Amino acid sequence: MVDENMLEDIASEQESYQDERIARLIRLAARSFNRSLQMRLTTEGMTFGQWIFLRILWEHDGLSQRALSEKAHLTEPTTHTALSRMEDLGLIERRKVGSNKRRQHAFLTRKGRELRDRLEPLAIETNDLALAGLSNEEVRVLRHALDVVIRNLEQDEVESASRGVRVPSTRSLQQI
Amino acid sequence: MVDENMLEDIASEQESYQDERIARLIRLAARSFNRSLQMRLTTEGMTFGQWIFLRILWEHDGLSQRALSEKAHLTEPTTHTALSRMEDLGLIERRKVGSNKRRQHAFLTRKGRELRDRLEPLAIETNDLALAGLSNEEVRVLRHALDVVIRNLEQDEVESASRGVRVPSTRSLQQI
DNA sequence: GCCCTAAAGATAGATATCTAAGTTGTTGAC
DNA sequence: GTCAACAACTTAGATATCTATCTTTAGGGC
Repeated sequence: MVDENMLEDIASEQESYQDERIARLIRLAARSFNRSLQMRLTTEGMTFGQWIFLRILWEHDGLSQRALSEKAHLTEPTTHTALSRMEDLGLIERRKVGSNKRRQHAFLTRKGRELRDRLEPLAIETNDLALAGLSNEEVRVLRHALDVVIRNLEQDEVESASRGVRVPSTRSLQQI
Repeated sequence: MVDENMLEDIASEQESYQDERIARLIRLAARSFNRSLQMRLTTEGMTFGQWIFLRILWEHDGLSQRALSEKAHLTEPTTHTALSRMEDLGLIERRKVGSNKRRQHAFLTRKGRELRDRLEPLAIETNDLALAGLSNEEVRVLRHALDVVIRNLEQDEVESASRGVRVPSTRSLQQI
């Protein structure tokens, strides 16, 4: 029946990724990275969400939940749930430090610290694999372009927030 | 108290995005894109997940669920839930076409079709905004590099799947 | 010193995505 | 023609992320 075959043909069209808009390309690349790394992390019993914070804590042990959120570029509820799970699993401990009774700081346990040797190579492997076939110059431009894109979009977010309904910040008050 | 201040200093360190690994940069860029576009879609009452499929259907109305999954690079359960929701909202209709009683094809309703004029400019706006300040040559290299990265990682997935526990495909049988 | 606002965190509920496993329909080997 | 294997879809349940809202603590203006 002609109908069906036509519909199939459209679907199997070979498309060049390069014709896609940048947003889609970046989204695809991010998903591919996630899947590739997650596959590897899963074999070590680690989830992606926890990995994000482990990685930061390996470099900066003892950060507050807010500071971790900023470093990871994630919201606090996200950080909160991940840290709770990590505490349950014995990867970190949460403690208040000094006189400030609001801040919860996260400290790696021995177990959390020791995971580094097994997990970090997986990330490096994925990274190297992804860049195979690109010249140093191309990678340099890629980094630079991504950096610009991120800054542009963060700027957009800040401006929209100050204009918009949400986030009754000091900035929006100044505009009145 | 020295302890607390030290911890804060570490957190507020100004970091250059360019020092990050590519995987992180791409993930950040994708999240920024998503937030930026979602902000805009929300003002029109649209969600990101539905947008993905609407966009494809505007170009290729009547695709099957599987074909849509492939085009969107998403799994079938993801597609299924999005399409169900879209059907409830009256944006699409699902029908079986011809003699094949398994395939569900998705067809835009008038309502779904008419959204295009309002939504598409939002995506273009985000895209243009993100690329501000980059030269044509830089954008060209960005596209190319992303294309390579995606292909590399897809290749990795295929190989891992054929090696690994999951996906008992024909490929893995050939290797035995 | 008291009170209001802001900061830090916690909780609830929504969306987008995945893997695993079940159902139903199709097809090819014999 | 029957049956096993595969294809397309569905359902269930997990993870990662978000916005909105609430609680508790800290700090500043008076």
